[in-house]
Order: sequence, then C-alpha cells, then structure tokens
Amino acid sequence: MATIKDVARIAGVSPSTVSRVIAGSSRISASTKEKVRYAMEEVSYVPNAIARSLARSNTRSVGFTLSRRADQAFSNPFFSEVLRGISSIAQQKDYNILLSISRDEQEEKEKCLQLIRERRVDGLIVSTSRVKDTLISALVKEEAPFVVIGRSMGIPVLSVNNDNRQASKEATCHLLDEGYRSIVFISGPRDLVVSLDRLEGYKQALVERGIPVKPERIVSVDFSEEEGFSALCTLRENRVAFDAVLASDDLFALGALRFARHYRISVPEELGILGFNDTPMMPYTYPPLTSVRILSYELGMEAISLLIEGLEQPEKRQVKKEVVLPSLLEVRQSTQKEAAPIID
Amino acid sequence: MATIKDVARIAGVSPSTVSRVIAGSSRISASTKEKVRYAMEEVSYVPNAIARSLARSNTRSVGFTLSRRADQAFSNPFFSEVLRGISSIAQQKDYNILLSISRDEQEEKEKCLQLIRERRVDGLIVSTSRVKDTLISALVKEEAPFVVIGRSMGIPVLSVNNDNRQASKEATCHLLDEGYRSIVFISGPRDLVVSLDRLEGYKQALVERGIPVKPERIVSVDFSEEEGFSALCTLRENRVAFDAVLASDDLFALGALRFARHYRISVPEELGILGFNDTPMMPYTYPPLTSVRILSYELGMEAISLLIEGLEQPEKRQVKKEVVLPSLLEVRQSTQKEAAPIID
DNA sequence: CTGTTAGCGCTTTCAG
DNA sequence: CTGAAAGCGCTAACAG
Repeated sequence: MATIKDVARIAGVSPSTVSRVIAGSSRISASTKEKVRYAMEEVSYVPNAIARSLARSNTRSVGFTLSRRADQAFSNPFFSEVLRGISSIAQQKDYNILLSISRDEQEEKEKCLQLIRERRVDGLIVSTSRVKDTLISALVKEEAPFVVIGRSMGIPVLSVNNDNRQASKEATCHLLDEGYRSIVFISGPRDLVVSLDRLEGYKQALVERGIPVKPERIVSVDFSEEEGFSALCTLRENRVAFDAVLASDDLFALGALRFARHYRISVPEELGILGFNDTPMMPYTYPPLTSVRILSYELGMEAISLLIEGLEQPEKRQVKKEVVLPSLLEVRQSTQKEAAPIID
Repeated sequence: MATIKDVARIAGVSPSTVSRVIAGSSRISASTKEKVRYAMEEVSYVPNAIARSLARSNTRSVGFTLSRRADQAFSNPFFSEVLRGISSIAQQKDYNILLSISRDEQEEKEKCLQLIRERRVDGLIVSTSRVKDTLISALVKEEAPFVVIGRSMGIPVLSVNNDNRQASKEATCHLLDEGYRSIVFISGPRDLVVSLDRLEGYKQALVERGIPVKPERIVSVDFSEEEGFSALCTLRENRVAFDAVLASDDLFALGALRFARHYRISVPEELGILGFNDTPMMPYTYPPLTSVRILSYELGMEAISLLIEGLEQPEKRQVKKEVVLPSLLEVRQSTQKEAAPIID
C-alpha cells in the first residue's frame, strides 16, 4: 500500500506538499499539483484514514447506539429508517457511522463512553428518552458531543423528536370526529418520555372537547401484541365499556384487532382502532389500520445534521436545541365509522 | 485526556512498560503492574484506539454495507436482525461495526473499496447475491477480507446463506401435503441468486411428486405488495387456475391475501398462501400467514464470526467456505386446508 | 509556493 | 523484567 512518502518521492516533492494537494490547499502551483496528482494515480494512492485521524485528532465518524429495549419499543422499521436517514447525510458529508446495539441501557452507556473515551468517534447519536435517563447524564458529564433522538426531560441537550403530544391529540380528535366517545388509551411503559407525551395529548384532546378523562380507560403495558390483546380482554372482563382504542404503538393496535376478531366486534363500526408508528404493514391488515406516521428517516437526518454542525463549528455549539418534527395521521378503514362499508 | 506518557510518568516507568501492562504481557513484575494499574486509575486513562490502530495497523472494526435495493428485497426486519446478530458477536469479540447504506450497487461498491483502501476497517460483510455480482468481483480483485451474506455464483468466496432451495422445496411439499395442486410461484427479480434458488426448490418438489411444472404458473416481479397483488389479478384475467400461492417474499403473500379478499376467495379453503421471511407481523394478518422463517440473526452472527476468524488467523484463511443455515417453515392458518376452521 | 521539523499516541524491536 | 529509540502515515506550524 502506497504512502504519502511514495507519492512525494515519485512527484519529486516533499510529503507536506502532497498533503497540501490532498487537502486542496490554494497556495500550490498548478504544475506541482499536476505532478502530485499524476504520482497519486501512478501508485493508486489512497490516504490512510487512521493516520489522518491521529494527526488531526478527529475521526469523521459518529456513533449510533441503541439498546434492544428501545429497539423493541419503537419497533424495527423505526430503527432502520432512522439509520437510513443518518446514513444518507453521513454519506453526503463524508462521515462514517459506527453502530452499536446493546442489550440494555447499562451496556449501551458503557459502550457510548468507551467510543468517546477511546476517541473512536467524534460524537454520538443516541436513541433514548427515559424519564430519568442515566445515559444522557453520563454523556453530559463526559462532555461528549451528542444528539438525542427523543426528548430529554430535565437536562437540556440537543435533540430531535416527533411531536408526540400533538400527534396523540390529533389522533384522539380524529376518533372523536368519527363519532367514537369512549376511547381507551393503551400506553407503553411509564418510564419512557414518549409514553408520557402521548398520554398527555390524549388527555388534552378529551379535556378540550369537554369529555371526561376516565382513569379506568388508561392502561400501561409493555410493548407487545399480546399485552395489547390481554389489556383489552381485562377491561372487558371488568366491564369497562369502550368503542375505540388509541394504541400508542402499532403492536397494541394489532392486539386490539385480534381482540375485536376474538369477540366478533366489528371494526370500525363497533370499535375504532388507531395505532402509532405506521409500520409498513399497517395498510395490509384487515381492515387496514389507521396509524400515526413518524418521520423516522427525517429524524435520523436531522439528528446527524445537528451533530455534525456542532462538531464542525464548535464556536457556536449550543447546549440545548430541540428539533421537533411533525407526524402524519394516516387514516385508514379501522377508524372510519362514518364512511360507507368498503369493498376493497 | 491522559496519554500513555502521563501514566508512565506517574507510575515512574517508561511508556513501553505501560503499553505492556495494557497488552497483558506476562513478563512484567507484579509490583510494577500494580503501580501502572494505579496510575491508570489515577488519571482515568483509556487507550486511544486510533493511535493503537495506526501502530498495529489494524482497526478492530468491520464494515457492514448494503444497498437500498437489497434492503427492500429482503424487507426491513431481515436487515435489522442480521445487524443485531453481527453486533452481538462484535460486542463479544470487541470489534466495532462500521455501517454504510448505499442507494445502489455501484455506490455500495465504491463505499466498500473506500473503507478498505482507507484502512478504516479490517474486513467487510456484504449482503448481496446477484447472479453476476460486480461488488464481489471488485472485492476479490482488491484482495479485501470479506464475507458474503447470500450465495456467490461463480466466484468462490466465504459466505453464509440460508438454504433457499431446500426451504422452498419443503414449502412446496407442505402445500402439496395440504391438498393443494395448482401452485403459483411468485418470484422476485431474476438477477438475484435467491430468486433462482427458491424457484429451483419449487420445481424440484413438483418434479419429485410427479406434478407437471407449468410455466404459466411462474411469475417474476419486483418486491412489493402491489406487484404481488396484480400478478395474481393478471393470472386470473388470463384464466390461469390455481389453488395456492408460493410467495418468495412476504410482501407477495400480503398481495395474495388482498387478492383473495378482493375476489372473495376464502383462505385457506380455496386458496393456500405461503410466504418467505416470516416478517414479525405474519402471525397477525387474517388469517395468519404461513411463512418460511429465515434465521437472520444467526446469519449475521455466522458472517462476522467467519470474517473475524479469517482476520485473526490469516494462516488458515480459506478462499471458499459456504455456511448454510436451515430455515423453518412456520405453519399457520393460511395453508391449513385440512384443519378444522379456527375460532381464534 | 514549498521544504523542514515536530509531533498525534501507541507499539515493538533491540539492548541490557 | 524494563527502557530507549524508531516507527505507523499523516498534518501543521515555522521558516524561507
């Protein structure tokens, strides 16, 4: 493998001149530039990224970490879409992505700190949003440049998030507009900020419409189809009446669908079902499920843009900035009580 | 940030001694080892991975690249499961993953070559398997250490793959066993090795059972639900009779399900539907779809294991080795013609 | 505009 | 068992 010295020797110049040509320095005569270019071609020279990193003390790579629980929580497509978004900007700005998937928050924290301390990455994108988030605290303490996908409570940080509260509110209003009156809210674990925000939106919509918020209509369970299913079964056993389900995750919505089928409750006539995340398969369930589409790809793009901006212009680095992306309600048959029955 | 020199100074030894302690060299007295450990704690020293990489000329990181088309082809969950598998071993063996998602094969090829030439990674995992694969040829020419997820035709390489031919054959036999006789095969693009292999298995099963292979029952379309749907509509318009669909991707199976619903054809009684990949949502369609489960997580694990093995023991590096993982047929209602109707 | 000189932080002979 | 010295390949003042 050819080095900068080989190129220098062939071109009859010093290594630093070659380095300048690579860097595109302006104060280099056209002729030597030419010679160097030629020599580089000659030995098919490619700069060694590691050596460059050492000399410049930056790596041009950013870490993206997540723990499996978050992965599950958001469901897979979310995760890979975010990654695609990150990747697209990384490609464009010539950054690399170092990926790490951990089993739990603790492991993720250690991995993040390791990446930073070993100087393997210039900054991090983390996808976490617990109410009391130890990962975020650790990164702040370490003074690591990082961006959160989600919302940080308490500690001010750079973050990109979708507007969960607003989206949840709109979803609730949609159900009300369709004529549903007794809406059950299935929430994910309460220690996730996203759960709080979505619950908040649900409540807010009801309050604004003058509809009482009944605690028995709010349940919180772990993310899984099964949990969604049995949560509704339990409500039914307890004779809690409801005519719609606002599921804070598509998995819950699937569980609700199974619940309806199980008890021969017609959707959307007798039960409206609305999910979150708009998993690619939502249009293909029967009936197709209404769901809140999260701009996951864009979330990834925004996150890395924000990170790189801070890395490249440390002078105007901010402590706190929240980018909030809108969500889109994808209305499908599962909530269209009013519409005429559809023959697809 | 503390360096090895700081530690050396505090411990009253030379940098090389510190280096030896880090490396766990045996010929170091217990007492100095102790002193050095203490000094490291003192300044909370963490070795700089970049400097180490430069000195040892290896990075302890591997690249995983894929192009969007492959991503689509395999559908998202496949991709993220593979990544999880790769990540689990990487974590365990203390390797890092450098991820790159490209828009097309050409871009992916360039990115791969760049990662190798810049010496940013020690090796690559690529997920590609075209009939004439330019990426694989390029990597061989570059003499880059790499492992393919999929099957390489022609060029001998290290690869891990699931047994598509066998799985497809078993799936076909399952349909036959359930009493279906006229099976349509919906294939993905013909330039993918996976398409060929699955088609091959289908044919083989029919031949073995003495059932004629009818060309009009074999269609090849791009991966999408819509394409699957319209392929079947076209068949119907052309009065091609069939009582089962072997879909070489779950998306096609979803399309088939919509087709059945559209024409009020009952599944599984009048039409059996069987997909490939066993996307997490398959159990939740109605009726639940039978699908071939691919061990994607394991595929990732095997791939990186194979790669690392070659990296760490160059002496017994092999040119060709194909690891083949079995697939599992997940039988659900969509193919259970014989079973009594189910009230879920 | 270009060369010389010192590193970046760690590893690794080679002596002792 | 330990230290000195010479890199790994590149960048970045500092001169000229």
